[in-house]
Amino acid sequence: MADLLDSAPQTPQMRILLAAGPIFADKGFRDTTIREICEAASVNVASVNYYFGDKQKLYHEAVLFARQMQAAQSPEPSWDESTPSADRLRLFIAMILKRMVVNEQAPWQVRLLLNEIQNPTETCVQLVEDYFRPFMQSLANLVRDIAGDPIDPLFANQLVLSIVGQCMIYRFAPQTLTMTLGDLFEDQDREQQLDRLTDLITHFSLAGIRAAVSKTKRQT
Amino acid sequence: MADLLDSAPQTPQMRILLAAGPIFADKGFRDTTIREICEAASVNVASVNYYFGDKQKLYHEAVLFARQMQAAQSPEPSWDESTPSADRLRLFIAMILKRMVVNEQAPWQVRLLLNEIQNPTETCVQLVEDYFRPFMQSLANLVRDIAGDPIDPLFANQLVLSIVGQCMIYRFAPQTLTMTLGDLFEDQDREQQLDRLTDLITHFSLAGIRAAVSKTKRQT
DNA sequence: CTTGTATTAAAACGGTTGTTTAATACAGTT
DNA sequence: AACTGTATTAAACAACCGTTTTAATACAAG
Repeated sequence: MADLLDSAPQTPQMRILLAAGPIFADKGFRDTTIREICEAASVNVASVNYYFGDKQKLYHEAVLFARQMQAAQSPEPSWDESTPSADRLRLFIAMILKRMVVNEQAPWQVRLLLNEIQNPTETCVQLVEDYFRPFMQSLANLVRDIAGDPIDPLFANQLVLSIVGQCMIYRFAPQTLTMTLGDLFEDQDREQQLDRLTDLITHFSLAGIRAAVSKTKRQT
Repeated sequence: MADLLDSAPQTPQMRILLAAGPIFADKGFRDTTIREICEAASVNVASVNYYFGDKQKLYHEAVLFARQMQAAQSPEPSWDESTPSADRLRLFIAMILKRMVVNEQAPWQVRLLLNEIQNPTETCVQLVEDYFRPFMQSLANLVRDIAGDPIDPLFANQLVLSIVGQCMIYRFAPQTLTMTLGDLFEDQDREQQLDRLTDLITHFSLAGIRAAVSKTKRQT
């Protein structure tokens, strides 16, 4: 799928784009030099400005390209009408964790996107509209489904954040996390480890949602 | 307490330190220029190298200084023997949320520390040993207490991360979060909003821990 | 008043950055 | 074969960075 792109990076523009992505992901926008990218892409220093205008526009294109590749590689989960809410939640959590690839070096596409949302540029508004907002929406609907009774939008969003937070914490400060707790998931195969963590967060969240909902219902 | 420091920033070193903190917190290490700091501190450009050696050492001192101020301003929660585990958990969560100051611009000390743990330098090992590791330890003990039965260390750490993650998600990508969901906590006073969120995460976590523990017990 | 030392100030240095220029190579068209 | 527009290159540019140098100044000790 993306192999087509990898096997045919003939045009200088594509070579630059493919070289820029990982470097931007590793070092951020400011610490990345055009010369570095051009060397990796085997093109002249002037090529970036020739094809992309300036460094900022190249970064913009690289982020959008990363999003495009990531969307193609791990699509949103799908289910039929009969799938229970609990199973749908598990599919969601599995997808988030899989995209973030716990403890292993995440692919540059993911790292670049995380970098962008933590230091947002103008590029981020496009990501929010095409990606994050719909994602949060469907998760909120799922939470509403699990909660049963109709709940306050703010409340639903907070529950969604509680779920997402449990996943994202593993990518919040990966190096510091490893420094603090050592290598989580060091032995055994990652596949099974990820499965267990998915189970943990799913059950944790299901119980959490129900407890929080019944608690607030009792208060009102 | 820290007012003593604020009211007496006479020495150039302290003026530089107090000027550097917020700037480093706002723009990160690389995007901050020595000239900028010196202008804010009303000292000559050469002063940073004269008093601190180089830019990196100044950054190091600024981070440690921020940690020192933050520790003095919001100390760890304390309780007596009779405090139930659930209440202790609530105190912990309240402290984390208070330190992160949901949705409001966090103080520069917090932003600088978050910046350091997300882009760790050598300074971070000191923060981990003096701060994060003990913090995670006591939270793990608390989780063990709530779980009742003895549990696997890895499992305990994952439960701790599920709790912490629910809090940190609000600081993971604050601007993008606001772009996606709008201003959470826009009306009403923040004090009460923080209280409600603390309650939510506490009940969510308590139920989550118990559900996850009983689930894994059932599996073994 | 002189000496010695610590501080401040201005200026410059060497290096790197993003970007531009100008020359060259080359394909396609007439 | 001459022309035209695009692609590619080497070189240079101007700006800014962290750091150093050098000199002027302040000031306490003798």
